[in-house]
Amino acid sequence: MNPLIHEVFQKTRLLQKELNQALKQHNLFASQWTVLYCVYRHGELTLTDIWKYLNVEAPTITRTVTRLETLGWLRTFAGKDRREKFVQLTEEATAKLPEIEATILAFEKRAVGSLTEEEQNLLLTLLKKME
Amino acid sequence: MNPLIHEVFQKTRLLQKELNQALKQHNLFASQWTVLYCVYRHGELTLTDIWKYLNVEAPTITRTVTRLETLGWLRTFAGKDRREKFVQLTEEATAKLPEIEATILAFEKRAVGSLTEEEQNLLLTLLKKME
DNA sequence: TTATGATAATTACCTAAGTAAATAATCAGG
DNA sequence: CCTGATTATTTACTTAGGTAATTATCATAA
Repeated sequence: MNPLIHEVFQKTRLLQKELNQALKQHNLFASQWTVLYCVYRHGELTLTDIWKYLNVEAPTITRTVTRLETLGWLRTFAGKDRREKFVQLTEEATAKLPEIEATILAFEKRAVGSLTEEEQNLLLTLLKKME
Repeated sequence: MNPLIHEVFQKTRLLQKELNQALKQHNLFASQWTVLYCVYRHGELTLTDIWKYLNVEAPTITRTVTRLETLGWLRTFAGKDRREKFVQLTEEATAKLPEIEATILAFEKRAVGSLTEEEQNLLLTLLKKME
């Protein structure tokens, strides 16, 4: 396989694994946190809002939201258009999120820490250019 | 989430999806091809050889190899040390692989095509440096 | 007003990866 | 030569993603 593509896959697997490790103390998985953070930043959202924003398919979000609901992080309710399902954080989630965010920031700092600011920007640019 | 990490995840999801699409005509999934190619290049390998080389956990390879075996791409046999399981390509796989490799090369060329050779090298270097 | 087409979410089923624990074979020391 | 440790693989269970098809609701045109 092309070494570049191989490296992207490799790096992602490792990053995801490490992120899961870092989130273990909060009883969360990486993708669950991604959804939580999304709702945290944007307030009430529909499932469609979420999966379009995160660029994944709808069933993925149905699953993760259902799980987060049973775990007590999220609450859902129907909108005026009763096809859509809105999502909001529970009080417990709201209370816990800042601490989790700190964990994430520490992880991210470590993860990209071996690159200078300039290199990070360059890497981001190259990834985006590689469409 | 840090935009850089987010972009790596995003890009990988997309790449994997596209690679699966490209491999559909050969009735293969990306990870299956990765294992096949590994055996294609290195000849007979044990499961441990494969998962260490690909940097994934052992159960992942057990599963993929089992699947590829039932699909007729791979054959397995015990080594002298009867704990280890060796893997080799079947004749059908050997016959088909060159054509599949061509598909892959075309895909890869397209996937990294928006970057110059120099940018590709730079991107690879930066990814590897981001440990 | 109702039939039709579009949209939101879900369901069922698949690959892909992980962890933890179990099994089986081998190896090393006493 | 036996026992305990190590190694290779597997099993069971979980997250994370995908596609295809289904269900429920909505909007609109005849």
